[in-house]
Amino acid sequence: MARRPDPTRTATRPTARLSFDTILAAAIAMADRDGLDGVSMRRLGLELGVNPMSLYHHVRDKDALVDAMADAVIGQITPDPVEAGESLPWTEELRRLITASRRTMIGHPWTVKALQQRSAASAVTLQHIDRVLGILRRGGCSVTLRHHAMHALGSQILGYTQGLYSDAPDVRADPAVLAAQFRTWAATMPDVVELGRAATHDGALGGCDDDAEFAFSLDLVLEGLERRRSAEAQG
Amino acid sequence: MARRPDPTRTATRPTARLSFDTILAAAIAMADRDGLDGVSMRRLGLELGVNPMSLYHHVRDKDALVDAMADAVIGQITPDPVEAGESLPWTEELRRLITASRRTMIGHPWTVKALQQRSAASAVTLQHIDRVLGILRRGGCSVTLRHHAMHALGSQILGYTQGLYSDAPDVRADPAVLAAQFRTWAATMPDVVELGRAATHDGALGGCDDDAEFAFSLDLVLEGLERRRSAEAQG
DNA sequence: GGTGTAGCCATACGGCGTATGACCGGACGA
DNA sequence: TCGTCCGGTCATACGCCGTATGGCTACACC
Repeated sequence: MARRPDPTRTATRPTARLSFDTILAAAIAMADRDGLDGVSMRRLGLELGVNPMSLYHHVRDKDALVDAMADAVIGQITPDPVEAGESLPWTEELRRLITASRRTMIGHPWTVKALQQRSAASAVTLQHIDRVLGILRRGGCSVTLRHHAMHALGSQILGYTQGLYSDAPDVRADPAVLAAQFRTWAATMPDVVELGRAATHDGALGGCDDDAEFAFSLDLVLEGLERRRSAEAQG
Repeated sequence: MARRPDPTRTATRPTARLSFDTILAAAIAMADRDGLDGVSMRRLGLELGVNPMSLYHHVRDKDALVDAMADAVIGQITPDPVEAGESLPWTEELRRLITASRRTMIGHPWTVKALQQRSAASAVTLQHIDRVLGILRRGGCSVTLRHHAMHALGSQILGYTQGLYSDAPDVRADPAVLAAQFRTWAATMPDVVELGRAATHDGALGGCDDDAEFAFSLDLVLEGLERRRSAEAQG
């Protein structure tokens, strides 16, 4: 049996079974499935049928891998295209971009954590920010206002709001348990209980529409920025 | 030598060298010094001159310890007292509370991460939120608006803004290096560069005043909420 | 004085990231 | 055709981590 030339070999190397892209894809899939903490070099090697150490010939660090994962997600953010001849106010344009960010990141919830544990912003992230800044500039915001805007838009630019405290503790909980919980808390934190009841009962707000909440917050900020801009313009 | 009664013993037990409070204090000090990741049960035991496993007689989990650390910080948030006879608009009152949160948490920057990695909100956190909700209610916000406000205020309620992307990468960097960086990026991300230059040069914005940025963002949101409230009132 | 037990400790297990160095097999020049 | 080289893979090991398990000690109390 002659040695087969094996046409499936990589451009870089003959018998390369691994490549950066393979690893990256596997890591992203694993994070989607098991969360970011579920991704370890060892498990990754296992899944790829390869010794963990082999990964290090394609990836410098685990940190580098996580960075690349985040960049992959951010890089695939694409705002809805503007129709030909359509001209939007800058706030609308910004809303589209930011909404697109959110849409993308909802599919990979671990991205937030990945972004947080990285030391410096990557080129991909900065590119994204550049788009935001461009919209602000063309909208007529001064450099100073643009600077403020970046801080104010905060996490929204990257398409998420902190789920630090879901309105009520564990909306998924057994209603009976929840009711008991509320009764316990009624004395010490009446306002939390009232909000919790409103959000969980079939009351005014049926549950909690995350999209709507996100839109509300974004509106608030965009509206405020536009007001600052117009004040600036005629000041 | 008769056995000494040792009056320093804990109420709970005779020869207790450790206590939950001792451990908590040590953990907080260690986090302040080395960051949250620098806190491990083993290092904690080492620092307290005790076997790591001994800690588990006073703390259920490491998670439980981290939760307690976060609660300790949140619990010490105290807004500036209102002077006698002084009556503030609700937005001012809220600003004071939130500013106090920020002031407290700046001293323990690890609190953010600690809060994020906990599953459910603790009673202490909910208590803090209750104060916020109380201000909103007394200010005349409807339940629905209060709900929206909680989302919009987002991380600000707990006194921080995400440092996901500091305006420029590494403001601390060597100016020469930074300038080169900017030159490289000028083509692909002109707006980021412009902002970076403005922020680092002795230009319009000397550096980046975090307090001012925080105040700006908070203003934006409070202003928007008050507008919604008054619209609601006369709607 | 005997017993119960709170508090502390020693050991061990399974995980993690990764440094180090051996190995193997195709590519390529002689 | 052979020898050499080296990219890619693998085995082993180190030092961390959280914590399950179970033994030891010395005080409190009867």
